[in-house]
Amino acid sequence: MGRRSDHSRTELFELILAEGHRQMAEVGFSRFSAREVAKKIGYSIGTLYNVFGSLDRLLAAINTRTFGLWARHLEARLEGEQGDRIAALVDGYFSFARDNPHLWMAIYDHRLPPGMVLTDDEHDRRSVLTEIVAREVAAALPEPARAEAPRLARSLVATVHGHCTFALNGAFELMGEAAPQDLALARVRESLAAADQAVVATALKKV
Amino acid sequence: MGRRSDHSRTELFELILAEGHRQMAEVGFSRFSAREVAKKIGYSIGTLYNVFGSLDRLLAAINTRTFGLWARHLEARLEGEQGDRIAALVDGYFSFARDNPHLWMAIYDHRLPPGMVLTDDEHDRRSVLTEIVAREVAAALPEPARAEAPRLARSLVATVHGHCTFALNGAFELMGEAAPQDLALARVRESLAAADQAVVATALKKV
DNA sequence: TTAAAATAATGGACGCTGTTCATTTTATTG
DNA sequence: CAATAAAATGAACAGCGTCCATTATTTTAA
Repeated sequence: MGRRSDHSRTELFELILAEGHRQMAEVGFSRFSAREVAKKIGYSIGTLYNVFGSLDRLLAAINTRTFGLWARHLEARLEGEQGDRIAALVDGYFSFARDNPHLWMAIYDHRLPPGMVLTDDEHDRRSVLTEIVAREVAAALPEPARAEAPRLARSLVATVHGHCTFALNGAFELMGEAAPQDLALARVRESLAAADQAVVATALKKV
Repeated sequence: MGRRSDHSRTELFELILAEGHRQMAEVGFSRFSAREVAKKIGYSIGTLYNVFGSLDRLLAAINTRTFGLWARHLEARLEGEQGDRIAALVDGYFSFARDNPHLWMAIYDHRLPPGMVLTDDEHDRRSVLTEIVAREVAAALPEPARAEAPRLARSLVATVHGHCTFALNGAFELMGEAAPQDLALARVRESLAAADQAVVATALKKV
């Protein structure tokens, strides 16, 4: 088994991924170039394809990495937060997107070509984020409503995502909205309060 | 003033825009090609640039047109709806996106290059959609809360947008969610109910 | 030690993209 | 019937993703 380079296959994978991630953060999805990545790490474009197979697989790997950073960012933001963990969650969501706009947008800019699927490993690593939210939503809910937590969590992620999208793409600014994150948090609180209310109402009916 | 073609400048503008819109609907943002548009209408690529100046301006015009269709779709969906106009609104939002996924996604896929701004006319035509929502939200709110209608409307659009995005890009499916539109409607209802509650609470305090 | 096999890396070729602009074609005007 | 002004062209350029025959290198087997 011959090899020529200073880098093992695994090292090369990491080298490309790291540089790709760096460039995605810098220039964004629409200006991302696999050739440029190859140039920067001193390998030919062919090597990139030997290692990743296709541009789509490299992009998917870059986005999976972003998901990982995002999840860690959330956990860090939550750590030690004794008071308002829901507000911390929303803030963690927004602040990551604000601090890494290109990386964050690339997650939604890249769409897998028909037929291509993520590996189980990638899928698992991406779902951590949702799991964090589901955990916190469950904790914020009264015991009898906990069964609904995963579904409500999905919905609240979508809610915050919508607000975050409009905040970053300028839509809110165009509409004259100055505090998108406050709006998002207000919506989330309302939904959690509604879940509370529903539990109270059910309890009263039983009496 | 010499001219060579069968089409006036205005006709040509419309011809390109119509074919561009048709192709966007067919192949989507990532596979859209100005050259292909030119070929289809039997003009050279140069003519396209003479008329629109840049690809970005053509894309902006295509998306503005989509906004118009979307607003008309909403109004049609609302017309004659006596009962649940909020549900009709959410359904109109979702159904347009479902029926025209490429056109709908292109609105958010295309980002104006730094420095480029929409014309006032384009801006006006795009804002009709939000105005419809603001109108309906105002109508659904009790009189004392109407002042908050525009801001709440923006927020509810973002909420529904987030759910619609995840519905179309497969994120909800991946999370095991089968009824995204129901989730969106539930969130919207909760926010409207919360606004109701707030009014009642304020009234009670006064007594 | 040397030849064969296996792997790694290359980069030219292909067909596509957006963009520019000197050139050509045409219609209108004087 | 020129002269002029506008319209339309398409070659040229630089870039892109993708493919894959070729080359370089290392390992293995004889």
